[in-house]
Amino acid sequence: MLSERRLEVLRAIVQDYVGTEEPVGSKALTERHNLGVSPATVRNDMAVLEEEGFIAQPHTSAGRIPTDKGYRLFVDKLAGVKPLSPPERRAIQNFLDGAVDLDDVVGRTVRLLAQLTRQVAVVQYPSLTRSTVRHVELLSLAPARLMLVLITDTGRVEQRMVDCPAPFGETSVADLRARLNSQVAGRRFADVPQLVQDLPESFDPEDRGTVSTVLSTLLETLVEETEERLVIGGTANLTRFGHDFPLTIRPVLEALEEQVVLLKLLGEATDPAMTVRIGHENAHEGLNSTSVVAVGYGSGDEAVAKLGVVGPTRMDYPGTMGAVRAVARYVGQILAES
Amino acid sequence: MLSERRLEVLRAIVQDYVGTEEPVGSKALTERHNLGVSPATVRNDMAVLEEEGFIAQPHTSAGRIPTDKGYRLFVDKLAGVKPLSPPERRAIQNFLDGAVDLDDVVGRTVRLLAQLTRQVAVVQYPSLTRSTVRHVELLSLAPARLMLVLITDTGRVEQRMVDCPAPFGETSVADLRARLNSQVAGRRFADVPQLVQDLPESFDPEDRGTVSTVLSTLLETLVEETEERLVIGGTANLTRFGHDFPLTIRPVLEALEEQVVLLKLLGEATDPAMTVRIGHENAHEGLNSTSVVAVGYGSGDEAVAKLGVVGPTRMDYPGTMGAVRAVARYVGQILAES
DNA sequence: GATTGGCACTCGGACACGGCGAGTGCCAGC
DNA sequence: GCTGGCACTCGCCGTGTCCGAGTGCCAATC
Repeated sequence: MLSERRLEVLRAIVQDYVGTEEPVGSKALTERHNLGVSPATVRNDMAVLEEEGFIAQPHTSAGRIPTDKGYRLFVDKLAGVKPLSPPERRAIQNFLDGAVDLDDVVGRTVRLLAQLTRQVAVVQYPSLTRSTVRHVELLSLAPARLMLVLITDTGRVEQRMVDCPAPFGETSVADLRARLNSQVAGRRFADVPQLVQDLPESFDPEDRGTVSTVLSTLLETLVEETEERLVIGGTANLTRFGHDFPLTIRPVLEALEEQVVLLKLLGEATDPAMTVRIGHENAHEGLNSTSVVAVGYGSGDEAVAKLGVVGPTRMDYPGTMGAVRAVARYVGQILAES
Repeated sequence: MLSERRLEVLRAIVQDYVGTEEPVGSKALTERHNLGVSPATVRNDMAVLEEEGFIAQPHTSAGRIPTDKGYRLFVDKLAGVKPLSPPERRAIQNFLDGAVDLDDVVGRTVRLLAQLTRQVAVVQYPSLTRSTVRHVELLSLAPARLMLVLITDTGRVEQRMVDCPAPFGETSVADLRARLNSQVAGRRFADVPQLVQDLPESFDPEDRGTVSTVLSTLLETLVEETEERLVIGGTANLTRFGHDFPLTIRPVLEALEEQVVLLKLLGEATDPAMTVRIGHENAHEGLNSTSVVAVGYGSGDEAVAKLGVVGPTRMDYPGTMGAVRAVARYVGQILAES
């Protein structure tokens, strides 16, 4: 096990490197932190830390920089979550309070998070499966054409066209709408499949085909759109990445454009408190030099979706984690109110 | 006026520079294009072109590169719109045909355009004011709470919560819904304000307040969301911008994150055929080294929104214009079918 | 008069050299 | 176990040099 002081040295290295973006040497370390020991001692400690794989030298005769493993230890053991300052909190609240609908909430959140952390922000729309149904609406657009609209308790709305196998009268539409709502309104999306499975049988034979079509469209919507939508912002912050730009930034931008990748990324963030994935811990190789800080948010006690930021492994973890957590909480409140 | 050959020299310079991304000299020009004259003559022509402001030298003793004015002349007089190859056309059609709803159409379009042009693509959602109303739905969520849903002929759906000043009975809701639809269904959004203005008077006094509230929410939605939504993709292509990255790419990314800027950008594209804005012709200074190629698209003969790409001034104009035009046409078709 | 070949000149980019200094590892002494 | 000292390494930066692409100008040619 590493001694207390060695951990302290690692913490100092991480902090300095995050601040200066330059490899940090033993002398500079002792000057900027009062470790109570001489550079020579620090050098010995550094040699051990390097041996253990927590830090590395870019080249001989250069200072040390933390490795992914070093950051991991830092995040797990050495750093807390830095709470935001009261003005920051007020700013968040003010900024989010002005939102008029769900799109607006999500849009504002992503901008806020990007600004606060100066990194790339990712916000997932509230998931359908973990939401509850507020209302199902069925509109007859043409004799054999319906529109299905789903409204969730988080304010999310999904719509789908349904082409019916047979004309479907206005009264049948009203009937189906009423029965559907009495079955599923107020229930969780995840429970919907069971709740509606017996519905077709209670209709006239001639209408059963259409009812089944509507139901399968409904279920399809739940599956397809389950986790699908997310929004990203603050990509301009990528330009602060490093000096060696093009090579670093390219794969990151590409990864961020792939919704699938992002969804997987957030999907991997399973820790209910907060998940931090550092460098190579991310499966996608374009993101091997980035870290992801993500957390779930929700209107109640349960998470309905996730949000987070993507930034260089060399990031201010305590500050970023604080901002992400705070934003998630406020968004949860806003959703609960609406 | 410039002689025929000088125009030819300019065209050659633009083509070579776009291809190689390097200043082009007189000797290389004569080697790659059979202009039928010697380098010396080309040099004279270049001197004239520079005099007139169509080309410039980055430094003395370097080759020439086109100026914004040079590109302008190239686009206006020297270049056509390059039609896409049949395989490309087929690819577009296949790719867009799989779309299930409007979000999907727009999402696919933006990816397609980015891929095809290898630049940043911007697609605006069909505007409300230029669409027609397919249906207005009114749902009673609570005694004094309604949800208003607007559906357009382009498949776009907008929803808003309405808090009523007084409880509003189910029959009143049905009544208002029916009257609203008979008034506005099938009409253009732009005409809605007039069409509904007398509506409150035909209701019981006790309901008038609510009716007015609903109507004002409706009108508000039209105004607020009019042109608002757009989607952007292919930012990873920015990395192909130039060697001097950080400085160039930063302001562009920042500009692209501002919806307002983008909307203004597309708003300036007024030419019904196709608008090309080159370098400093763009008002936003972050985009001074980019060109924007934009065109309207629509389900019928009239444009309901715009789409386009943003790329370096040094872009393949004929190819880009061809791709943008082709995509706009196909999207128009898709919208007309749905 | 336009075009051409020739020529001197300019200047940026690539490369080699050398000094500087930060940082290291090791060791002997406390 | 900590410390100061010391020799060593090596990347960075500034300088100097060379090379060549490209230019402008001019006199000769068609």
